[in-house]
Amino acid sequence: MEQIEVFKALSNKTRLQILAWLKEPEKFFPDYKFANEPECLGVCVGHIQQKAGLTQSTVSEYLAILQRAGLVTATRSGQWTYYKRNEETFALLSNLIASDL
Amino acid sequence: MEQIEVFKALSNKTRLQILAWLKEPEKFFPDYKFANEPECLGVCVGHIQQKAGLTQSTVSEYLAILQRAGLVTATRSGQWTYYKRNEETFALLSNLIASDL
DNA sequence: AATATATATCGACTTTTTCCGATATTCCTA
DNA sequence: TAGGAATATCGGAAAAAGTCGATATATATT
Repeated sequence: MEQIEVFKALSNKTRLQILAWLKEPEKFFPDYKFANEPECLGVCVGHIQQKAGLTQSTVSEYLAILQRAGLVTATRSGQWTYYKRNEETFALLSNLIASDL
Repeated sequence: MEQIEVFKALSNKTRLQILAWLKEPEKFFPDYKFANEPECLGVCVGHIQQKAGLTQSTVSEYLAILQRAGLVTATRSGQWTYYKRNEETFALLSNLIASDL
């Protein structure tokens, strides 16, 4: 985990918002299915984009930033890319701040 | 605590370094005294600046950023301003990431 | 193969951040 | 009260990030 990359990724309102949405997809994405099923892949870019109200390119870029920071994972399935939170990184970050930072 | 302000403050190599130095002042600042005494005020700007190898103005500004984020506190005493970590904010941030983010 | 849909990447422009030198402020001491 | 030392603030140049529209790529459908 690249500390600084993670902090930079978290230094943006929209990206924080996206992470919050992805924490409770069934709450924030009406069309979201399979939230509680193991095969759940996440939320696709289009839905996130609509909710964010920014252009497709911007949201795609933001998701790439979050992914490079390890905060989300991406799964391509058909024409869609599904993003979901990577809770492991959040846990690592929390511990890092509590003890190493 | 302003989330984004904190994350922005942590998105810089030098500032992270300063926080690390302030965690163990007796280790990183040879001239540092009173480390384990209650009246310890912190480390003054000049020492931090020397170690950082950046200009006085830049380091002063960085310390102000850390202070506004609540990550350090400043105490003026005579012509010196002493900075030290505000562990409370680190703890809050760690918890926030663990549960709310 | 042609077209449509979802996403990613590119190029450009604007805003923010980084970092500097110069100057101002504050406080100490002669 | 004048000068010196420590720190803060200001103004600017360069680099990075934010954001867009246009285009490219990948996949699905006909």
